[in-house]
Amino acid sequence: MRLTANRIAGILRERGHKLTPQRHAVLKVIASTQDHLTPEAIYERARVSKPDIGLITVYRTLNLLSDLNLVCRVHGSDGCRGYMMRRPAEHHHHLVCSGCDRVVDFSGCDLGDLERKLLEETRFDIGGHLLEFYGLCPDCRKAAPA
Amino acid sequence: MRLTANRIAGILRERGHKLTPQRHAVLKVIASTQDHLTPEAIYERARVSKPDIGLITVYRTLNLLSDLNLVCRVHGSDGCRGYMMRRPAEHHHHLVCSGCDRVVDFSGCDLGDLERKLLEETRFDIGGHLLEFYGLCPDCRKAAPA
DNA sequence: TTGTAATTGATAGAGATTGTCACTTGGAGC
DNA sequence: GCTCCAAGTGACAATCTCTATCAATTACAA
Repeated sequence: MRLTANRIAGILRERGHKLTPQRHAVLKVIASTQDHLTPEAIYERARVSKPDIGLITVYRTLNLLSDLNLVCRVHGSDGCRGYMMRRPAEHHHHLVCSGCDRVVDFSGCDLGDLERKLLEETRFDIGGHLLEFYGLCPDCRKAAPA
Repeated sequence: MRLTANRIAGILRERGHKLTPQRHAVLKVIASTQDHLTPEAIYERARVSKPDIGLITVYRTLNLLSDLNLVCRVHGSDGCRGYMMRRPAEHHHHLVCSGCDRVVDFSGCDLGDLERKLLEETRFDIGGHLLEFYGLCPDCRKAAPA
């Protein structure tokens, strides 16, 4: 189940944040796509419904949503400019195509055993993990058999 | 087992790259610490033994080492400015302390099953993965019981 | 020792993100 | 509804990280 723009808006209000038209435009963009978008791309799309929104406001809104844990980043295998994505409500991970940057979400990583082993060996208090797979999607495999 | 500066230097030569004093200074820095360092931090340390080295050369050397798979990046849980660290020869992952940024390497992730499942479901040709755990190291747990 | 292709550093600059600050506005309280 | 003010906004400049260019230098094979 994915979060709707209105649901996110409600969470913002609950936490004492104002719901401005700019923020709503960003929420609509994020909630209406399965894709992972750069801040720049979100900006472009948000301008369709709110032409006078500023790029800086998009950044601020994304930071806010990130603080509230309502969006997450995709880490590329090379450099990783923080690409933003909408996030399903539950714990999940990404499968990123190295060819076209398409991202598929998946859940059901079973790292409990490994986490327990690490706790034993290192005495770290483990709070979370980042897991991303890289590969070629079927389309890119066909396109580049080399 | 970790790679020494001289071992890495040998690999560079084998691959047809010149071993300049600048590169050696960078190698010494990377090989002499367990920490993961930013390019900026590596630059500062390299200047101790090679005061006229340029930051740009540090970047170039890091890119070269990265291409040769001799260093790897640590992805932070917040933003991930490409932190570099020296890398053990074998496949491994990081356990990063959110308090002091200390990094512990570990190996033995068992993701083969998950990889097979993903291949079946998505038909991606999976080439690799990124796995990092976040938590508090024993020292930071003591320091901040909150 | 020599020749040359690889490497270097200075400079400028690109691209992403943030700081500043005066102006605007959502929405709580009346 | 109306007022008020802290939160939010946009323009601009600045910053931070990293890269392109290019002339000068240098490692190292012959």
